[in-house]
Amino acid sequence: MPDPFPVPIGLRLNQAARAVGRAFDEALAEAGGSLPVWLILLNLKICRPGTQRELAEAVGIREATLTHHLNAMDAAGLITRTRDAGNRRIQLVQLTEAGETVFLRLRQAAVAFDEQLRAGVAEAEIATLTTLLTRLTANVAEPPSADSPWAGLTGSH
Amino acid sequence: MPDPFPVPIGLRLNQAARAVGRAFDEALAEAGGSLPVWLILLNLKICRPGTQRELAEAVGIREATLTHHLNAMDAAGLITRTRDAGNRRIQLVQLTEAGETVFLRLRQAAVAFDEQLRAGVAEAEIATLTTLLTRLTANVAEPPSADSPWAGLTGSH
DNA sequence: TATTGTTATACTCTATAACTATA
DNA sequence: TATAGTTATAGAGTATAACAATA
Repeated sequence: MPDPFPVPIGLRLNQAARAVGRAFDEALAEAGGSLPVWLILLNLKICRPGTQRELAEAVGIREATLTHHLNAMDAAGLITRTRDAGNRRIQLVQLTEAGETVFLRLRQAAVAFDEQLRAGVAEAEIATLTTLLTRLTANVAEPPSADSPWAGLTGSH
Repeated sequence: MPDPFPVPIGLRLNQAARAVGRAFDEALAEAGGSLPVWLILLNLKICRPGTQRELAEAVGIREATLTHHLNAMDAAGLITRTRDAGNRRIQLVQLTEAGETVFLRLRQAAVAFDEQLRAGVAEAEIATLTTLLTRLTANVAEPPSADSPWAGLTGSH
């Protein structure tokens, strides 16, 4: 007699992502960070976004939400915001020394976590997984406007 | 020149899960529900848990968090809580007619969503994905105590 | 008027700690 | 004392709407 309620793949994905995400959160917290902070630092290093709008899009959150996090990061001494002389509407977000330090620490935590995560999983399997995730995402995603390599953090919560 | 920052599989998983989860949230919201409500209804139907503690474990949340949701579901007329005559500490949670209706509607939404999600993905590929997700989860999960088929909703948010 | 960003406010989900009632 | 559940409180992350400043 077949299972009348096979676990839907979406729910299975949700379970896995929550378990993995929770573990990642803990790893980042131990390193003194959080997922949003890590993604913001990462995008600052990689994309060098010109505006906060670009940064928010890259991270996958709203501008107001980004301001929220930047305020905290500013208070923590991780970033500075200075007006662009050429266009005073623009805030130039830059890492402080402390921000660089935290970035390196979080990167180390992220790398270590990823090693643990993929332990015993072959490169080809990771590639397969990536492909499948991309296909599933495409199936339910609205018209993808995200061109940032790191886009995708959108969540509701 | 190789990418100095290949997207870690954990982050890729997180992206996919957020995108898919967000879409699922929207689908459930359109059907008048939410993920926690759906999981609670589902577990009530499937596991027939004897206590709220069991239900909370099955859903993957704390008892107090469950009470929070049950209060809302009670106020919305989806469930009733009645004391067990044999052991008056125990609350028997039961679906009302309205609760049954919402359950059916959410199930329909969930099934439709899953069909959309796996469109064009072969059964074997889904199986592969499930296996890989399980392996990744096992790599970073703390000693799994969850024996419920639906366990895993834990999240931090 | 349009753009950039902030402030104010609030929602959802979650958690811990302290409590009541029952056993 | 232990168990079942609730209440009180709080925190993280997110969002929308209204706003100020600049262009």
